[in-house]
Amino acid sequence: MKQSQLFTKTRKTAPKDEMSKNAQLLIRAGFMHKEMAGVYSFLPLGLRVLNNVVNIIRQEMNGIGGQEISLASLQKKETWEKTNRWSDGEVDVWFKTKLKNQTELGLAFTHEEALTVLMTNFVSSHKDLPFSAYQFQTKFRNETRAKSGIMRTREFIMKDLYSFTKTQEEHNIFYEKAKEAYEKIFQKMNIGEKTFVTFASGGTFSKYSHEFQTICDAGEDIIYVSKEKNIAINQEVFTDEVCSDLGVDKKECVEQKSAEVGNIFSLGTKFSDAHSLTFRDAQGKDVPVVMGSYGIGPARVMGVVAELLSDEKGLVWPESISPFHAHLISLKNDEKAQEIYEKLKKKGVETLFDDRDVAPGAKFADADLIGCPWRVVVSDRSLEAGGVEVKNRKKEESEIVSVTDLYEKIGK
RNA sequence: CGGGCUGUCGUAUACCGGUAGUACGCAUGCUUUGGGAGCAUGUUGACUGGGUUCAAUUCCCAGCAGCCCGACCA
Repeated sequence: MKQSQLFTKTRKTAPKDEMSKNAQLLIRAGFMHKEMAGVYSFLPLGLRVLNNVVNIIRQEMNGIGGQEISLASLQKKETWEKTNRWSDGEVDVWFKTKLKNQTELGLAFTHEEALTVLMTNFVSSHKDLPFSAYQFQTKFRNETRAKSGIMRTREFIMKDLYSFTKTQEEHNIFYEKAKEAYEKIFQKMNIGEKTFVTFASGGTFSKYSHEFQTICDAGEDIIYVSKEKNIAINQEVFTDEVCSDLGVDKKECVEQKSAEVGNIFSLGTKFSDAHSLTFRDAQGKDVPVVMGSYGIGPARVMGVVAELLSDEKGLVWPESISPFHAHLISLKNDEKAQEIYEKLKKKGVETLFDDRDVAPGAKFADADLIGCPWRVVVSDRSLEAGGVEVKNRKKEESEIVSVTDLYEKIGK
């Protein structure tokens, strides 16, 4: 894309109503716009990153057999009453609304109920199981306090996958597969080394749930990391009993501030019991379906990446989710640059082409702020030296590469 | 939801009980082009409501909004 046609502009100064690094950088660089506290709109660059995150997750969800769907946000009261989650006393994040005829509706903050009810239409035999379904869908949560920029918002897209299995054993097998898929997802976005499978409080049907916690100062959780076991324990369950249960030495664990980037949860038959989601087993008996739920907030992950992988000049995207692979900068050599731009496009290299008539310094500063992995400068100086100047966003030094070798150098 | 802080051009800020200034941006022109260019001209502003006062953007109160801390958080 030509930068001259990009409607967003960068800003030199951070907005004064944002303290968090992720929001400051993402707004300065023109990735998103703040509508109000805890509500952000995504602009072209930001949406490209978000979509890249979504696609990585989608690939892994498909990899474990997830079938993509999209459920409605508007949900009826009766569905939630069966699991006692309609009352504001029980759930304090509700956004509720009404039809013209005064019928009450809720804007879904999660979809266990809706999907369980839906599945009663399709699950009847043991032959129908197991399977899983997932979506990327807007969730509404009336948080008492939105905070940390994009990391805790009132409206956000969530990837939520739900598994439906015949037995607890069958559930456990899927649960482990989901856990592995999650690990791959965070590795692909270059936050794998700082992300730990974290034991957290379970629920009625399992002793623990697993959170994926990324060490990050902007996070809201406190975890205790066991380097030896490569796991962590959430502060809420960090007791002697749990430590011995998991075989970790409590004294060796290191306290860290962290952000929850994902969680996986065994639901047992809580929802299938409430909504009569059963199947007929081989003996002709009706048995409740065993369920699990698995969430990731793509925008929060994007925020964590912005927090962790940025530097004083701006964002530093991993190649896997960068809005563009290359940032091509023309310094008064538009014709040659245009030629290279076309060549890169033909090769399938996603390129942001800075064809604007602005000072070189401004172009460099914008390239650093936007944070694409490869910067390619075309100028008299570079052409005299034999080609274009290539610089990786993570490195200080640059090198001259001939136009013919450019794809070799930066191609994926 | 409790506590604290803050609301000034599009953005970031300054000053002030009496004429609101600067920088960036934006517009026009000329010059300029390897780290956010220069000159000139122009452009735009006191959250809302009430109170005190001769006079309020400034002081007081309320509302609204934003941020931070805490509580809450499948």
